[in-house]
Amino acid sequence: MPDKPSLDGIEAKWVDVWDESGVYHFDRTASRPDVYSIDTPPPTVSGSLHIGHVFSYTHTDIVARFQRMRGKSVFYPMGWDDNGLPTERRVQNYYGVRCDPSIPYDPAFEPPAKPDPKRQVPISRRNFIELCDILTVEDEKVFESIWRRLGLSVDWRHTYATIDDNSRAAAQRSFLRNLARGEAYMAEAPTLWDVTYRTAVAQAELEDRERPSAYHTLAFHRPDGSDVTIETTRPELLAACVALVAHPDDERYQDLFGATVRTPLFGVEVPVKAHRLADPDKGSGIAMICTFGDTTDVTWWRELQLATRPVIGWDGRIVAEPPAGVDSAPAKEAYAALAGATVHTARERTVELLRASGELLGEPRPITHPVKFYERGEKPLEIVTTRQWYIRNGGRDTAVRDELVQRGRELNWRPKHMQVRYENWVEGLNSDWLISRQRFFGVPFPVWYPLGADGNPRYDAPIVPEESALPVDPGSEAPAGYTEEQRGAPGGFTGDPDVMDTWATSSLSPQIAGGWERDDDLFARVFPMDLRPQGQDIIRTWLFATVVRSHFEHGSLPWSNAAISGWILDPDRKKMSKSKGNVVTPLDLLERYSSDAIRYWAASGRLGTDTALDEGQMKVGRRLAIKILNASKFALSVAGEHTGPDAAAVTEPLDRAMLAALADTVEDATAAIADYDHTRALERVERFFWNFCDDYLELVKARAYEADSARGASARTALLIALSALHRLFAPFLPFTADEAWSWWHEGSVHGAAWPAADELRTAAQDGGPAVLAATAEVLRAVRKAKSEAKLSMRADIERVVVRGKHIDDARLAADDIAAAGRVARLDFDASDDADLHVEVTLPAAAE
RNA sequence: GGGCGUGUAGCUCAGUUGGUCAGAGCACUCGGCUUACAACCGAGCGGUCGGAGGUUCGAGUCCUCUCGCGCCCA
Repeated sequence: MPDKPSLDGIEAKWVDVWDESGVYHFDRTASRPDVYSIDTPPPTVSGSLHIGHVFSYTHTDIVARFQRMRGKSVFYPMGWDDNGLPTERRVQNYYGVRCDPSIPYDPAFEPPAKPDPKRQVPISRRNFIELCDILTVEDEKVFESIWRRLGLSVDWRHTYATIDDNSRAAAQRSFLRNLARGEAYMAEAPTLWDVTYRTAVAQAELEDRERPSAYHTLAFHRPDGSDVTIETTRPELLAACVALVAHPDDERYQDLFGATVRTPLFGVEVPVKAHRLADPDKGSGIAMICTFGDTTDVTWWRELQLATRPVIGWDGRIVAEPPAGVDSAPAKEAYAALAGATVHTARERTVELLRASGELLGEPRPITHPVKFYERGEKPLEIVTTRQWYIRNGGRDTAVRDELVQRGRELNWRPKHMQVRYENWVEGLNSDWLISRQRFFGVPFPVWYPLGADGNPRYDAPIVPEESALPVDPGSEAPAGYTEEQRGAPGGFTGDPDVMDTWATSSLSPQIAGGWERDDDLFARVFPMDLRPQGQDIIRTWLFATVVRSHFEHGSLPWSNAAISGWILDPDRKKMSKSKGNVVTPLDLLERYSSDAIRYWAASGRLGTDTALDEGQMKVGRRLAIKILNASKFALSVAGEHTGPDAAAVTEPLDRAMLAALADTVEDATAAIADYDHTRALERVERFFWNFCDDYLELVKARAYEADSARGASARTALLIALSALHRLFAPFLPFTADEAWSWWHEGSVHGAAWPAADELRTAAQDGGPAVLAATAEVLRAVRKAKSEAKLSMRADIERVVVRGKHIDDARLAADDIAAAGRVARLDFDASDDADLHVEVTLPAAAE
């Protein structure tokens, strides 16, 4: 026990001790009922770790430590999400390279010595992936060291990365099973498309952003030579127009339904259709349908069975060849002016052409409206018809949707209201889950296609590998029955060029971490898991996708509880995010206040509730940690360091009262933390502890020094019993401080000790109730107040104190302790007064 | 526009089924070097619980409307 307890260096010391002792190791001999398993969120290692991570991961660690002390074998793995676009972007910027799949592999490649992100060196796909692998390993080391310093009680023998062999095999295996059962399918269909990254994106990755635009009024021509006018924000898609549409009840257009009109500039004959989604109040009430301007166009195109005239290519530019129907010489001339242009330029040129032809009525009228973006993208999404892989998710199938809604209802949500967000999302789905991405650093689809004699792929007859061969890379491995020489040759094969969306892998995190189809014994002990902790922003993605995969593969939920953390707001209550530039990195705070202080702040934020970054709370946490060390040192120096005090020695009513109050605290805290209310648990423990220090320790100080009396032994024993429980109660919240203080008088870690039992404390308290302590503390407070108002030292002697009232008996039981703590010469009790409790203090004459 | 959450002391937040629930900490003021802790201790100041109605013997608490803020969806 040090002379001067301190938090300095406490993290480094205990991180090493815990690592060597293996106190956080999962005991895989435990059977499922004795296991508590956690589906830890794999952080995106290519991003920086910020204080929000520390916040939510601390919540999970509190639960893990509590369950461990409660006797569970805790399965607490850590994953790294390194698969996907964020890593590609980081590698591009870090090394100054970009992936060009057409370039052959260069085994001797060295990244540029002076990377220039603006002049990226094109490299082969394999070289690019090698760089991704190198950099993610480095990033993961940084994350791990911060997690250890924060005190996460992760079992570091159980880690995974979403791009490692096990993850790729699991993602491919699950996909093949989805495919075999008909839950995964390929389709060529209009797809939301990011033109910058040149990849398809899923509904869950969309976000609306307000963008300036303009309404353009265009004249279409009726057969009789008169005009019908429509309004559009996308005149550049005029060549892609396939119909006009108005609401079936709209009186203005009844005579046009079934007729055709000619488009401006291109003179294409298009039908006029009726559809309920046309809004009569918007513009002229009649709109042009293009293939494709937005998702409503897709709905119309599908339901009205319209022609297809695509004009936007994968690169976001107008394609070279005009679509079918743009046949006349003037039409081709107009189209040629647009071909190859970006959407932006094509719009300007179209407006010029329309103005020249007189088919633009009036001037464009500027507006602001929401436009769909890929959440990581910088340009508006286009809709391009492409061949993609999908997994059913209820978006086009009400039976599946109902099942998934039902799964959401089976889950124990903390807080409860988060379930609504899940349900709203599932019920609002309008398409299946698009999982293929035209990118590089991801899990490849384990699929090849035979090539016909004409060299074209037979998409209807995909070749799949045996599960035992996984993971496979169809881009470098040949399917069974073929040789590598047959790649790309007529009669040979070709590998599917796409990779899976990151969520298609991370949605299998319980299976990956739990050893699904790799370690059946482990999997049986941990799955379905107990807890999924995560942020509220990814309910629609990670949480939902994980439910979908488990529902199809296992017919069950992947976990029984979901703990949803809130946001971290900056001190001005703005959401912390990279784009706002108000992100705070944790290392500086961890160093300034100590890890336990940061954990204290995090623990004071409830699940699902946004919490402000509050250094004041960190200071409070630091103060609490230091106080625990000092109080422990004092109690142990007075009481001796006996780890197994004899509860029968607690004979004094005040001591029994304190233990009874502690038993209540344990009961409350246990119930709260078991119900994922760590905030309440901490508050209870903390409140007891401060009262313990301010009142009880002061009251028994003198008595505890009495070496040979039963009264002294009672105090010393009670101190040790309370201290032991307090160290254990604080252990989940302040693991460094708790283990430090615990180590002064115990072998082994507090984190391997049993969670305190209220029953044992009640047994020690015997007939005692908390009232004696409460009444005693009240008298002491009155004495202190009198001294304070007289501007006296707390050590000043008091001549006389009279305690009056009906309820003096409780306080009278600790009369000697009150007199000693208050330095009261004469302490009298008078039961004649009707008040509950009333204290009269007579100060020493010198002070009057 | 729809959904969810949230407004309590200058700040950060507790306030379980309506009945000592108007609280805690920080900040501030005053006092105290007290043998665990001055990085400490003691005391004090401070709010018509966002607003307006309603139910009730009684409303931060329940209902309705309304205002502010945050997030999600359209």
